[in-house]
Amino acid sequence: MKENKRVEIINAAATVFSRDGFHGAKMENIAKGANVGKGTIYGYFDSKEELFKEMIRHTMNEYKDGMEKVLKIERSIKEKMIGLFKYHGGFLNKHVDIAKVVMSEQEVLPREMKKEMIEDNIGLFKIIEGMLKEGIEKGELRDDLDIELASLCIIGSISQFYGKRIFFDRKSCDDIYPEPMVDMILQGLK
Amino acid sequence: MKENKRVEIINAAATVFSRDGFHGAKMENIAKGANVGKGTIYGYFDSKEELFKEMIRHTMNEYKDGMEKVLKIERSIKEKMIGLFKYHGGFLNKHVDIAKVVMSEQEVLPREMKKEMIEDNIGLFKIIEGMLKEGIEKGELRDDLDIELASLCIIGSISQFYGKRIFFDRKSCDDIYPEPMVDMILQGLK
Amino acid sequence: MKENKRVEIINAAATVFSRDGFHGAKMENIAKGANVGKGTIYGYFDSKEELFKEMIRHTMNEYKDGMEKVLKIERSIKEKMIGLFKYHGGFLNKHVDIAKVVMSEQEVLPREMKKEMIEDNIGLFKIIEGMLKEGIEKGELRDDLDIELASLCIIGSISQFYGKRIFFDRKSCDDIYPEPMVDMILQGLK
Amino acid sequence: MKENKRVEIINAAATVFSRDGFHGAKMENIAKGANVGKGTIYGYFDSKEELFKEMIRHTMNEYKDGMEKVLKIERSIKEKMIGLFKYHGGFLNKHVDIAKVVMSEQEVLPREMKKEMIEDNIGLFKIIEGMLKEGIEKGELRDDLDIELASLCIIGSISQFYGKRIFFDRKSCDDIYPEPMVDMILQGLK
DNA sequence: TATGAATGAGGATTCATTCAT
DNA sequence: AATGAATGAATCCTCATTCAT
Repeated sequence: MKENKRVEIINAAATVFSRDGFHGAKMENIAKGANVGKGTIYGYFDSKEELFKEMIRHTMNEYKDGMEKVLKIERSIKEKMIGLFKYHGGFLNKHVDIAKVVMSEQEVLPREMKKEMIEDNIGLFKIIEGMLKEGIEKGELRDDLDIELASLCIIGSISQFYGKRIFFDRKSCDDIYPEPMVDMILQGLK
Repeated sequence: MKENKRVEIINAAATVFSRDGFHGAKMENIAKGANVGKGTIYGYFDSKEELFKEMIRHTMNEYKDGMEKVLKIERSIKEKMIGLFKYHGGFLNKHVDIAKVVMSEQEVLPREMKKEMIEDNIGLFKIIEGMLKEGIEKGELRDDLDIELASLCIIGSISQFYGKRIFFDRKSCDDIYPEPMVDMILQGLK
Repeated sequence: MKENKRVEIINAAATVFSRDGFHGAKMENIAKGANVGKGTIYGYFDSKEELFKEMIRHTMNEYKDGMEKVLKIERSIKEKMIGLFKYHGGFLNKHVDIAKVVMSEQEVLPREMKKEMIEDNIGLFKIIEGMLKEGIEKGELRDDLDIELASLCIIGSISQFYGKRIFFDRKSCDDIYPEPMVDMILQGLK
Repeated sequence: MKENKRVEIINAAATVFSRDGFHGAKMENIAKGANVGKGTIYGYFDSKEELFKEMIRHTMNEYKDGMEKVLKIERSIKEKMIGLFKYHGGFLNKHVDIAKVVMSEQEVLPREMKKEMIEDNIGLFKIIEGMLKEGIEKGELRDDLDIELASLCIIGSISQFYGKRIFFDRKSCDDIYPEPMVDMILQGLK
């Protein structure tokens, strides 16, 4: 049991699950995508459901880890937000398929899977809230800012912005410039 | 064939589809929920897929129509935005189940269904863009505002805000006060 | 309950049953074909199966009655056989659809229906055997002729001959000349 | 996937299809008859329809191949015809069930299946016509014989003769003596 | 008497999972 | 460890039959 084969299965699973949905996805197709036999999958994962969960965890971890790295770099809050937008876009591009499931809380899943995912999602909130706190401390953001609301606004805007650009305008991730959106959020509509 | 039975089936479908997902939903359960026989559904809808599409259309129309009504009332832009947030929250509350599928582009569906849904979604964008234009004309919003970006920010913020409050904080729709969020969007983070 | 509506249902049934088979036939289509509501059929027939049986009886009676009439006319055995062939062809043409089921013992049916049909079929045998007996008495046929075998040969030949001409050569019933076939049977192959 | 299991499925299919008809046959029963799971059938055949077609093909090929072998043996035309009758009877006995469907053009089937079956049927005609031609060349049959008509007469007579003996008189295949029938066909009725 | 909306038993087919190789 | 043939539970959909109008 090489770890490497495990990852290949997870990647194939991501492609198939996001294309066909949980119930619509067939183990056979995942096996083909990973170049293994159907039975082999069961050497690494107990069931389809378990495989699905592992795929989500795997991808969300990748997302969070990357996001954290992006925010670690010393920069102004505006630069951080642009980095955050770009990272999100790049990730969306790389995992268009998974992202559709992972990025949203609206997905359609066995109830029990939900809780875990929501908790993971909180991880992302925490990261962004951290960034905002730092911004306030540095005086880059007004100090009466409601950090929770700001996080929600940022996450919502990112999702809609990149969702529209990639899925509707069909733009490549490299042709999307988030700076104006970031400016607008920072300045407000008035 | 009464129209009324058609609607009952759609409502039952909404509950079941959103709880179990498209593939996970069982026609039997939808039938039970609508208090009709399995076969009856097929007198009104050609297939599970068709029923799903009709449910989406039905709900999105209800959403758009209501939203339009809310924005028609003469008020300041801030009041309109609060109305819009509240309407969204109320709708989410009433149709928690459907909303999860309708409000998001992440659902898992036969490809062809997508286009139609995206186009419907644009309807909502247009409505909100209309509101923003009016706000600029009235001088309530700055005139260099990028209307498209602002719409995306508003829609994204609404989704995240009410999603968090309802699904995560488990608040009732009546206990959610969107005013601070609206203020923040209008003023910006700086 | 007019007798006339009963017959229309039987005729529609004949068309649909023979086109789609017993199990493949849908009561709905039979109703449409007879220009009545689905429920109406059950005013005349107890069940699909009963309707099928009645259709068979109806058609076989028509066949036998017509055949008897043809053979009653005073003529030579050869003329009678030609008449018999032509009548069969005409009937096949008029009821192509039913004939496929009625004329053959190979049809696929609930076992219990079989017996009755076989017995009806014997009716046809009896008629033809009667004709042959008469032919022997009149000296038109050799008196050591095995009447049963001859009947089988005649019935088999008719079926194959018209089946081939109508279904395979796609000839119209009026363009089929059975005289050579009759001659061949009478003279033998040697 | 052993070829042997394929054949067992075909045999079970033959039994069930001919007993219950195409639409009446249940895959479950075929599976039981072949001692396999329902799903297994679909590993070998795409659908019920495909299975049906394959069963027909399989059986018709067996029939034609056997018939050809019988006629290859050097003998008089009368002996050949007796052989042909006996072979037909033996086959009918062995495959009573399938034969009912295969031997007749009256079965109830998706239109497209028909063409192929008719074409296969022609194969049998060709074989018998070949036998007749040879008989004429050898002077065993009169040289003005219409080969097509004679073929039709022979095939029709065989079908009726064995059909009557086996299905109606309930005789075993070994107790049926076709010689008198052959003689009658050769000598004619007069 | 006629209708057709409603019903639900029934059956073809799919696919997660197992297990002999 | 890896495979994929075999399995049968599960589910969509059909259609004979009923019954309120």
